[in-house]
Amino acid sequence: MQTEEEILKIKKVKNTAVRTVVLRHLLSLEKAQSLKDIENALPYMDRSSIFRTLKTFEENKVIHSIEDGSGMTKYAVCAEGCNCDPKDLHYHFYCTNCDKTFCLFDVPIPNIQLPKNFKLQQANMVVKGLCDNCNR
Amino acid sequence: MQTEEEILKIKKVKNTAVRTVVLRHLLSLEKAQSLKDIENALPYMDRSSIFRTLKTFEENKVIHSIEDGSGMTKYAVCAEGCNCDPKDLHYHFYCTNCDKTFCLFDVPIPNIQLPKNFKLQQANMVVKGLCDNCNR
DNA sequence: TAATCTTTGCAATCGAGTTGCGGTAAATGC
DNA sequence: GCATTTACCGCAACTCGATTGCAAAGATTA
Ligand SMILES: [Mn+2]
Ligand SMILES: [Mn+2]
Ligand SMILES: [Zn+2]
Ligand SMILES: [Zn+2]
Repeated sequence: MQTEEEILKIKKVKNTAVRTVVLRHLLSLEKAQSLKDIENALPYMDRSSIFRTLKTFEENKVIHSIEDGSGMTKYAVCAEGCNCDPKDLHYHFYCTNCDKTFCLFDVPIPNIQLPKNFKLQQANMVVKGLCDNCNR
Repeated sequence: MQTEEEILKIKKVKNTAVRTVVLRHLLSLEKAQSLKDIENALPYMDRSSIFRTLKTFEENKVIHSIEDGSGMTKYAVCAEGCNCDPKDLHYHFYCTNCDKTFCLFDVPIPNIQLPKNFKLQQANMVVKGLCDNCNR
């Protein structure tokens, strides 16, 4: 597992106090987080600073965003070597019971045969249902 | 192609003036529409009436909603026989250039092998890129 | 050091979505 | 038919996640 500093260096994002704290926080969690989640977890940090940090991270492929339909965009740290290309696509799982969102890095995404002349750039694939913890 | 009246009858939604107009409008278009899109197209109709109509339609499986990441939920008429079950799942294509969203009814969705004990209920699968018209 | 560029904190704003409420229309009961 | 109940509609106000303007603080460069 890479450290915050290593990741920021690789992705050429300048290391600041806010960025280190936000990235460390994201790395410490296994679930995708919303801006509100992060705000709540780091109450001494300013919302707009976190917001701009997330934007910077996303632009520089440090994290990727997920629209899980909960009304809040969620963010998760990109896997090592991820470049946010179609090849890095993976499903996300949104638990309708506990409202948590997971990156399913291990579930393969099949080739999608688009209609003629359509060009694939990215995707937002969210599978919804019950997570293992809620499915009892 | 079924008429508005037929669809509403099948789905057991009472036929009113607002509902007929909104559904007819959706049927006349090949792309998914946002509330704002519909508002703009039908300026004499009230936003909240359209909104509540869309909610009623969605609850009764007349339409389904799509989170395409554009910031606005889009809505498309369900295919004949659709019950909004996992079996009715299909990809959606969002064009990052012209901001249009398509239902890809003809592209098969493969089986998704979820992690142990995860239960599939629904999905929001949005593929993004350039549509045939914008990919030149 | 002085000038310049970047990041941060705070407050204000935006905008899609949602709701309360009173009026109108449709359905129900007699 | 007429009274009562229920559903729907239009309008305005509100919610809340996201975004921005601006000035202060910090970092970088000359
Ligand atoms: Mn992910
Ligand atoms: Mn669709
Ligand atoms: Zn869960
Ligand atoms: Zn297009």
